[in-house]
Amino acid sequence: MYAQIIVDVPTQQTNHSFDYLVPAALQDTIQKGMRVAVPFGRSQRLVQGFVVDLSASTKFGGSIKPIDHLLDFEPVLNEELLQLSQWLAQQTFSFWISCMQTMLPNIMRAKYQKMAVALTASIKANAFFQGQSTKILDNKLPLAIQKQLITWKKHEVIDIKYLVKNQAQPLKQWFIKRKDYDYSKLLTQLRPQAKKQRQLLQLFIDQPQLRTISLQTLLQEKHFTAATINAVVKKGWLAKVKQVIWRKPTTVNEGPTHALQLTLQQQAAYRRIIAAHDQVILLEGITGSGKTEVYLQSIQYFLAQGKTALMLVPEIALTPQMVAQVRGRFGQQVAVLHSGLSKGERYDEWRRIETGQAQVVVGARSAVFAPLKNIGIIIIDEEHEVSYKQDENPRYHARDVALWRGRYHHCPVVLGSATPSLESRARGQKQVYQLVQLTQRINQKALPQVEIVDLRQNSNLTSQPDLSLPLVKALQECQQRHEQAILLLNRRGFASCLLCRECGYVPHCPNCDITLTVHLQEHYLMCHYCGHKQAIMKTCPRCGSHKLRFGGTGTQKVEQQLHSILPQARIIRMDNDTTKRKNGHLQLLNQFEHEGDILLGTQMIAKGLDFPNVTLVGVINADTSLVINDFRSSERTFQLLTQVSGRAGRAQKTGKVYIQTYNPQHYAIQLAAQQDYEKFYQQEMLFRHQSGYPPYFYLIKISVSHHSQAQAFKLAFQIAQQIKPVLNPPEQLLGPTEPTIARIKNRYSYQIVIKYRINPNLLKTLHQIVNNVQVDKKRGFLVAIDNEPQQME
DNA sequence: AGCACGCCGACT
DNA sequence: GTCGGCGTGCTC
Repeated sequence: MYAQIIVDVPTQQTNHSFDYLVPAALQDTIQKGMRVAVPFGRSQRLVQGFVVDLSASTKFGGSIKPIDHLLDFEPVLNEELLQLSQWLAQQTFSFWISCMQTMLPNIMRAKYQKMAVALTASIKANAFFQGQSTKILDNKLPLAIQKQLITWKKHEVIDIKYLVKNQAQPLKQWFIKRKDYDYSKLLTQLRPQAKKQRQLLQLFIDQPQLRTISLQTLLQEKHFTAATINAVVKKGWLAKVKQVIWRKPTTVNEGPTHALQLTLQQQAAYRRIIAAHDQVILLEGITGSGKTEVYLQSIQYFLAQGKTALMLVPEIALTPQMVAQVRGRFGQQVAVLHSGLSKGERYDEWRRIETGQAQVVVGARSAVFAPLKNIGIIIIDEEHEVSYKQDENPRYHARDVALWRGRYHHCPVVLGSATPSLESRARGQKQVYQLVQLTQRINQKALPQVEIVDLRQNSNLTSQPDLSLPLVKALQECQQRHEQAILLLNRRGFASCLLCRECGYVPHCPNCDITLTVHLQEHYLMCHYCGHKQAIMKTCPRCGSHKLRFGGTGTQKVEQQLHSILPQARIIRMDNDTTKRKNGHLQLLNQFEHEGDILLGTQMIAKGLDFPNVTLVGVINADTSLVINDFRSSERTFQLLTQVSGRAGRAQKTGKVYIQTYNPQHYAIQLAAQQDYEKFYQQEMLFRHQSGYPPYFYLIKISVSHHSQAQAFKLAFQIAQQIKPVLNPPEQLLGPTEPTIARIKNRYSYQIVIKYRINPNLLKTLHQIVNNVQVDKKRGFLVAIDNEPQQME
């Protein structure tokens, strides 16, 4: 028996299966989808691998090594996920092994260890071994030691051993277990002084149904001592056993919630979802239209059919309130996968799904790979969110993976959004997807009034550069009414920098072509691309002037302005700095809800927050996302503005929104103010059609980088030349062009963008290019292929 | 990735 | 002549 194995060596040359002999002892246990440890290479080095197939014969002519050992008792990738991993590798131009690894909890990635084993007593006595017979070798041994080891190996006085460490271990704890005794009779056998032992037995007498109790509970809550417990165990009356426990991520435990009465529109949507079979449904519902309730009841329907459900939400929307809502409805059946979990917790949640204990999965991007069987429905909330696309290899889009899984399980996929991506909305138009709209808010409440503030008009200006007169007035009134406000700082591609007022000097990062960001509190300048830090200078290094001031707009700077204009206001600032700490996000939101007046933050405050007392929303700078060199900049701006506007006045109070802009006539801003998605869609489609962008064309972006700018250009140019002949007009290739930030971490890059329709030859050529990447890598190049890129810059 | 093989320059 | 520098190529 042979096994076809993909080894954990992510290179082009090893991106295929290797045949291994299955030892007789493993033949009835081994299965496809299991992890194994196999010797790989000339030495006896062991690596992790995945069994992707089993066969009775092999075509390989050379000598075949046997599998060393299994790392799993059960397959970790079932048939579906194996197929998915293969498709994913093809789709994202990545290695198969990388795809399999990303689909599993991180903890399942093997850790490798190398050990030296002393074979003679004299070597063992050597200072290096310190009397031990084995010594762990870490990667960075001094050169002299490395040489010594090689010599020893040559003389066969030591051996090198390789270990594949499986980090994924269920957590086990000690439990005290009842045995088959009549404990009341045993009491008489105890010495009268043995009070504590008597109490311990009494515990089992009082609760006849108590089988086991954790040692920890006995020690900490029941205040027994280890000595007491051991004494009874020693008598043989109770057993001490080690049992697997589930790491339980702490959650707010709200009571169960019940299904709400659906409005007529919601009912219609619900009916179409449950009748959709294997179709994709685009659920376009304005903020407050009650999409979540439709999701929950749809999930309920499929659970009742004995099926499972997968629901994806953007990471930032995965708030405790949201989780509590789902947990409240489905209780213990729910598994939650988000970035706040520890490795162990994530692994346990994964196992709860894998073993079928959890039938509902709620999670961010990577939860799309949850090992659910028999999926009845897949839901992607806020389907337009960029965070569904992974921005490192494999560059997959969770929406595409979900659609694949929907086809596999013949189940409906629901894409929900108030502002669908143009791609999805166009498919809805062409009836590739079923378009279902929710046009009414559940409480029939009017949408907030939106006012566009033209920053070009002097009459709107105040002493503070980032706060206009209408917004300041509104903030003051809001405070007088004891209501709350949210201020959004649109910071995409924008940050605060230092500026010399004399000569205009702006400090740049020495490694990247970008200005350094000012961090006022910590008093340094930092590059957000490579992490370079330096102190804030007191004088301008170019002209020696002392007149250095902050340019641009940062949350800290706006906070200062707010303080000087509204000294009484309690401001909660939420950005990357203040949310770094674990649960920092949550703490700040709590603080705002109970003791804050103004919540000031970046994108992260725009999503899913629901504070009944917020009646004012201000957008400090609507333009920054508009001026980015990206064909999706209007779409992004529209989505952000619509979303943040929806935060105003959701309960009994009507909301007011102020959008500050230098482009008051821009359609994205105008239509966001009117909350008119349909018109925006029409207008934007026109633009996409004229300029040949999605959804009219598919897109692929290739980036080439090198320490030498000329070299980077040369290879990018070569690749472009290679691709051009396989394109059929109107397909086209743009570039190579220099991206907005031409140099990052001292590497220059160029990019090529390909607009294509259906073109198998192109895909073939791209796979050929991938094959050559290995060679290019050795010459110092990095080549990245991004299928359907979400960020163009 | 990580290791062996192999081909060149500066040493006992 | 040999030790060791790293460029090249292979791993069932």
